[in-house]
Amino acid sequence: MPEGHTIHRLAADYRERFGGRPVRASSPQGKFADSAALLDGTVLTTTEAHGKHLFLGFPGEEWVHIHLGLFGKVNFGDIGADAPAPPATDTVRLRLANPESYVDLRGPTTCALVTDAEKQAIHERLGPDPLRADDTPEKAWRRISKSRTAIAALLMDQKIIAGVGNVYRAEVLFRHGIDPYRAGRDLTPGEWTAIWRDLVLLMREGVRLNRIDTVRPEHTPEAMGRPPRVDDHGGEVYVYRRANLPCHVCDTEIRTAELANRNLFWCPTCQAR
DNA sequence: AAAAGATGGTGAC
DNA sequence: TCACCCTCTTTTG
Repeated sequence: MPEGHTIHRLAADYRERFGGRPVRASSPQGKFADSAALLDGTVLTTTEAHGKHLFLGFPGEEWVHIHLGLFGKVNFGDIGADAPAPPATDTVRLRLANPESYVDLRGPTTCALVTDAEKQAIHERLGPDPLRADDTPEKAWRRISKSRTAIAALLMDQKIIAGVGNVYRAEVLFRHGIDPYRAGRDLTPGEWTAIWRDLVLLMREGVRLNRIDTVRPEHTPEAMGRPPRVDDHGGEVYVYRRANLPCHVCDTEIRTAELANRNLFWCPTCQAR
């Protein structure tokens, strides 16, 4: 679930359901209980996302800083006159509720009350985010263009670019025909600009649909005259988790390898050196 | 029933 | 580079 598009979508959904009015806050699991008690009954004033970090704003410049990590999940639900919120299970770190909605947060890496200064420090250590309107590719390029590290690793480094995860990095490299092991400094400025612009489009679409779709119209099964396919994570992708399956474009077997403890996927033909 | 794996990140060596 | 944290689903035996 959680790459940057998920977090930006969550920011919008939290704001829409809970923004501008008092919320009930609780932590059935207990780890956030003291902070939830402080927030209970106060107004959720705003929400914000930067990369994979979510911030829920409360009065007094206090923020709930949430990072889902690999396993974190958020579940929204409706409350009706004859349909109360279901009892929270004991893994719910934070439940917010008002008369119409509830939302449960489970398994986050981070759920902590932070000051505005602490929030600023988090922004400062993150790179530009393709989903933040004021962010630009130049700041990332300054580091990428000097780095001997593989572009596939740089794309996952949140200090360099924020919000890209294992799916988007594999897919955007495929879409641009770039070998994942090419050093950052061997990319051309034009290649980097194209990657950034593509990430902006792909991730915006990810926010809108709440899933990752990366296959171009000309490569859909219908366009290629092949049987329909469904990837098991909901979206349509070229290479992510398709190890040893034929490339949608050229039929070469998709390769996989471990890179910095994560699974990398690519097509050795479409992404030749 | 148990194990493995997952769209992430940190801190210790 | 490795151990570890958090939860849930899927795969394996």
